[in-house]
Amino acid sequence: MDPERIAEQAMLDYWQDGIHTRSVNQLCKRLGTSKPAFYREFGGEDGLMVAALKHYRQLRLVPLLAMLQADRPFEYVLPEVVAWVTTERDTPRGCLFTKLRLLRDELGPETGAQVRAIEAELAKALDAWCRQGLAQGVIQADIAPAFAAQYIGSQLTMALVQRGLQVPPELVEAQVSMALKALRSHI
Amino acid sequence: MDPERIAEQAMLDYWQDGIHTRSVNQLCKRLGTSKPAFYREFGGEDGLMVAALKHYRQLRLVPLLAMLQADRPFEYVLPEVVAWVTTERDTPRGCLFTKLRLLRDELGPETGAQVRAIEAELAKALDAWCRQGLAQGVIQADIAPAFAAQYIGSQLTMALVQRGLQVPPELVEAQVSMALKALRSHI
DNA sequence: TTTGTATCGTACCGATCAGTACGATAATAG
DNA sequence: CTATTATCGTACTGATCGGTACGATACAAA
Repeated sequence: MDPERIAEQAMLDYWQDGIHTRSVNQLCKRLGTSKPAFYREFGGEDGLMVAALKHYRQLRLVPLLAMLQADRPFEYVLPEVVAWVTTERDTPRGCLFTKLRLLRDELGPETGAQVRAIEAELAKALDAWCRQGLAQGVIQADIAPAFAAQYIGSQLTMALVQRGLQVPPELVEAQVSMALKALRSHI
Repeated sequence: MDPERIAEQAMLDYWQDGIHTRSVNQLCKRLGTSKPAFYREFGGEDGLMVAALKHYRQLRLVPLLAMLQADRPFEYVLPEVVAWVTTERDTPRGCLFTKLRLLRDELGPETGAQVRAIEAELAKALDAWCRQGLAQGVIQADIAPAFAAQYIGSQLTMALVQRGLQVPPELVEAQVSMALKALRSHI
């Protein structure tokens, strides 16, 4: 059975193809499990999606959170974050979390809750990080911290959406960089 | 039967609830038509979606195109465009076209083609409009016109996505305004 | 009125759906 | 070894799916 392997494969499938492309029957065939085993392990598609999303969190979001929470100069972290949202290696393009976020109302209850939890987690980390940026004078002092965090979050989301639509990394990066310049102090 | 009424109702339903929430059976019931009549008129869900999207184009995109193509100062048109993407009256939030655009690979062949056609139409109009902005000195002269158009298009898309996620209009507008400042000449 | 034509929707098709009952099989205990 | 327990997947359920055959009905031409 191997639930770990299945959750990982499901993550890749959802990430690559979206969540509306396969029925439970098809999922089970593709994941190489029987339907009863699948329902015993995950309880239904909602459970599988939660497992896949948790897997994704570990794989891609935890490293991002680590970047934001590391106690390093805002100035140095910023380009790494931008690189993180525009570049992928050996994985599907874009961001599974972002894709699910845009489909809020079409998710199962557990998956929806998980998405909202991750949203809050990221928002909090972004907010704290932005306050550092302000304290370090990298972000213009007359911008409200909460707004700066919202703004950066939106721009990162846009970059991930565009990457999902196959816009080339360099173009996406150029756009994000330009958008973030609007925040910076002109010293 | 009244295909017009049906296409309009379908547009509102897709706009409001997404495209994955109703089966053909459910669609027919909701739209008040029989399945044979539905298939005679539209040929299938792909046809209905094309009809709905054409309706949307007339309702929301044609006015936007008119704004962009009117021969008025860039400076004056810009805030109107921003208002257009952040404000809706008596309609669902966000933008049906944007929602479909993000679902590229999950659309029928006709709908996919229609989405790509509208994409091209908008990109062309945005590009021409940006060249005006450059010629009028509102956009910094060292920015490539094609890039400026891409950038503005991305920011408008992001605004429409956020509106679809129920982010309040004022907040979205503030973000777009900030992002667009990055383009402007500091005279 | 009769006949031809166009449009209607009921009632059906086989396929597939999400979900499970239950017998087969494997693993563990005694 | 036998008995017990835990896990497996085959094969089924009723529901719903996308799609259509075809008889009923409305209407136009004669």
